[in-house]
Amino acid sequence: MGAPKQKWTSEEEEALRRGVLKHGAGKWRTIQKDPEFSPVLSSRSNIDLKDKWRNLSFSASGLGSRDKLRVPRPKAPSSSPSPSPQLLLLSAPNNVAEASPPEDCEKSPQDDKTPSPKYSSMILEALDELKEPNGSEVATICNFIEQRHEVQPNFRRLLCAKLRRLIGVNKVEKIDKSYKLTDSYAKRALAPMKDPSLKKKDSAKSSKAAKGVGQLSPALDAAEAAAMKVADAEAKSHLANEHMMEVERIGKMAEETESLLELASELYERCSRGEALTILQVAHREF
DNA sequence: CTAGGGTTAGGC
DNA sequence: GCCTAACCCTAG
Repeated sequence: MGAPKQKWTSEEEEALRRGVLKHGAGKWRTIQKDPEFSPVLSSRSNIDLKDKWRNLSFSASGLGSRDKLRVPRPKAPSSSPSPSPQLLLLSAPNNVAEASPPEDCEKSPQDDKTPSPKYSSMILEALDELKEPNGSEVATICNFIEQRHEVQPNFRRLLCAKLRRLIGVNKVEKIDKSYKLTDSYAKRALAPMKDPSLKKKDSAKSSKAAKGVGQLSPALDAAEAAAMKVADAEAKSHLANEHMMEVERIGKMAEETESLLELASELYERCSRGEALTILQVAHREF
């Protein structure tokens, strides 16, 4: 037990960033062997680099809360070594994502639902609604939650950690690769019509099938049906509303993307003309 | 060799 | 108690 955890030094982190800029993300072995970085990264394996980069990328978008400055992954690095990007080196040893320019501050914080880390309840809700007898896979749960809530890009990973926690407290059980609510927790939490232990007079809505069908007066029956329809309509309108908001949100994203594209073109043009720009100028649009 | 899921230690 | 960062394992 000599080295329980080896925290990354800023030099190592820096070398990694530069390595990624130079070789591209995914070329971990190459970066690790590059004579430029190998002295610094000698104690790190290529896997370490990968893991660290994963953390860096995620936390950059998660904690920044502003637009993420994720380093773009070069999709086709082989043929087209783009001329200018070196000028944008975000490798300054000091903070990079720290510069908070007075730009749009009211765009992204579109808290639709629950941006707060109440992931546990979201997961429980998902498992509850999915009701898959054999459990739900992580991907399924992830999709489900993403549809109802805004989640951060690293949500999937958080989800795994979270699921483990829930297993630890016996709220969730793992079946092969899938997860589901434990029986005990499901009963306690949703105490629905199927639970025999509590025979409370269920609300009019759900008791239809379970209760004696022949007993109720036709009027009550009709009222019941009407109530259900109202509830249904309400649910649908709620859904529609949600979709509207989603559309709106996507629209805003498109807007942002467009302006970013504009910015990029501008930068590219300037840089190809030989103008040198500092990251600070870029951040403040002073160019 | 890389990507991604999973595990665990440490910090708040 | 929860979250994150570092570490581990394995499929492709």
